[in-house]
Amino acid sequence: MSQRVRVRFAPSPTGGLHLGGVRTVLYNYLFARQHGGDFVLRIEDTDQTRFVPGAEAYILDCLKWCGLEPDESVVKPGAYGPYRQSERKEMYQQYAHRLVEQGDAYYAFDTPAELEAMREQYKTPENPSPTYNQQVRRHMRNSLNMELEAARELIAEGTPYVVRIKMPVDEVIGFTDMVRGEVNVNTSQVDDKVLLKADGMPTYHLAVVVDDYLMKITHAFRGEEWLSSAPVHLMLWKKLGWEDSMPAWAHLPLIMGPDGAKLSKRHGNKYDFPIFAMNWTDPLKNEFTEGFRERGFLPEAFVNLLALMGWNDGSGQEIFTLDEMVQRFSMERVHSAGAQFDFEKAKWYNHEWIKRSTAQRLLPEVQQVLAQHGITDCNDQVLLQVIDLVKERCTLLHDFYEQSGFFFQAPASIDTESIKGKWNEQKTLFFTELIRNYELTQLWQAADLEHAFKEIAAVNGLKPGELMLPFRIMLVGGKFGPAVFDIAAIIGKEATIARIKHTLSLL
RNA sequence: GGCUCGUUGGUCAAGCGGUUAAGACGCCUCCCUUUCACGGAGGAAUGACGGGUUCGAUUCCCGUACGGGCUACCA
Repeated sequence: MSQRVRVRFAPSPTGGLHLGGVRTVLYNYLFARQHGGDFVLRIEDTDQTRFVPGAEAYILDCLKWCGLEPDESVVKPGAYGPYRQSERKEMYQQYAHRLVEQGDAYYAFDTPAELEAMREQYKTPENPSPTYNQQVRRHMRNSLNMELEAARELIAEGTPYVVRIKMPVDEVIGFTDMVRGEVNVNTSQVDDKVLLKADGMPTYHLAVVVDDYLMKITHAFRGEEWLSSAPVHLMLWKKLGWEDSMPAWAHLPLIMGPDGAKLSKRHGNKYDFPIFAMNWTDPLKNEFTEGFRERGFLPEAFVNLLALMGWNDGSGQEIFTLDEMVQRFSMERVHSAGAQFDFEKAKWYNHEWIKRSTAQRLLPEVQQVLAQHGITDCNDQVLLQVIDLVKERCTLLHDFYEQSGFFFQAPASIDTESIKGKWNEQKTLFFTELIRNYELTQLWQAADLEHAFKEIAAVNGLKPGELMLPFRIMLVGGKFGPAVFDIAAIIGKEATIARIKHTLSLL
């Protein structure tokens, strides 16, 4: 009996979507596509105090930009909705109470102050962060230490309460992780996590189990930061009697910053490179964070480089299209060790993708970059030619401005310093003559322009070599760009001559 | 501190008991190029440490060290 593969990405809408999140989405997506399954997006918004307006829509937009759109989500409901946990609130409660009935969970009435006091009381140098565990629970205000009826009475009176899982004493609970193999933990090491909060909302622990069950999730991928709470989830699957439908777990290695620490959405501006997929402005803190898209990355490159952080197909190939990745991806080849993010390598991926992309593919992005600099009226056919001429020199999309702006606009500044030193009257004469020649040129083509250029140089006893750089600087403003006669050919007679004259006037 | 995961060049990494320990990024040198790139050829640079197991360990096991994660009525 093989059931339909269903995977899910379950972000909390509390801020930007960072590298690690996108990679988790990607692995989910690749796995689902590869197995002809479903990829669902579930919004984990059970913490109402952390709700950030716009974050949900932002996440959806990021997935769209990356080309990793879910099969089921809040905007594309399937048969397992709702897809927002806050709208599933009631579903969780019955399971929490059922666990209490069974004796696998209990009501706890401890106030935040009391919990704080408990932590103070048990805190020692050897145990700096005490938990609500098997020893401690015997001394707290909970239904374990009173008659269940008394507890029900308190609840009836309106006393705030939470439901906590009652972790069994000294049992070994384990599972086979798809990336890590056997993982076993003694239940005595695990504390009694809150399942249902005082506001009636479930915590992640309860919600993830209930929803994965109800949504028929078969494979659960998440970051390694969840590994230590896996025993709680396992216990829940077991106590709820759903063990047979428990998904296969895969705890993915973390992506870390150059400092070796886990990337956090709280540190969106910690490094000198973006960590979010797209620009994000926190409406509450009014805090802006740059994204990869706006930094000038192609989504193909972004997704490609993320896939290779923790996975490779063993062949040495590093550039993959999404389709290729769907073909080649396998969980067996996912690493267990975390990886430090290297922005230099990320840029290399983008450069590779720009070089390999057709001008047609690049056209919209390049148009946008140029438009940002006020260049809006360029002919598509010309621009396509230009893109092919300069794309190998563009690492980020913004480089297209510097590398191709001069095709459409006279350079704002001319690097005369680089030619002044070796300038002389002879060269002025040469360019004056070149202007005269070009003015009479009918067929404005690169090869002809070059031929005439060299001929005039020879007649004047000058080496073309000492003339080419000045000519280039006249046309583009600096020492860069594609073959100089190709540039002249594209910008046309009028602009070529005007730029020569302009620079001559500066010397 | 406890629990847990991890450890091959600066970074990403291949390898799955016998190899001159791949490849890529970055760095350096040279070639190509009368610019900048692209491309090409080289170079420096690696299995944390200590014990086992074995004829033989980067590879298997155990310790130690180091690093990450978790340790909330956050996810």
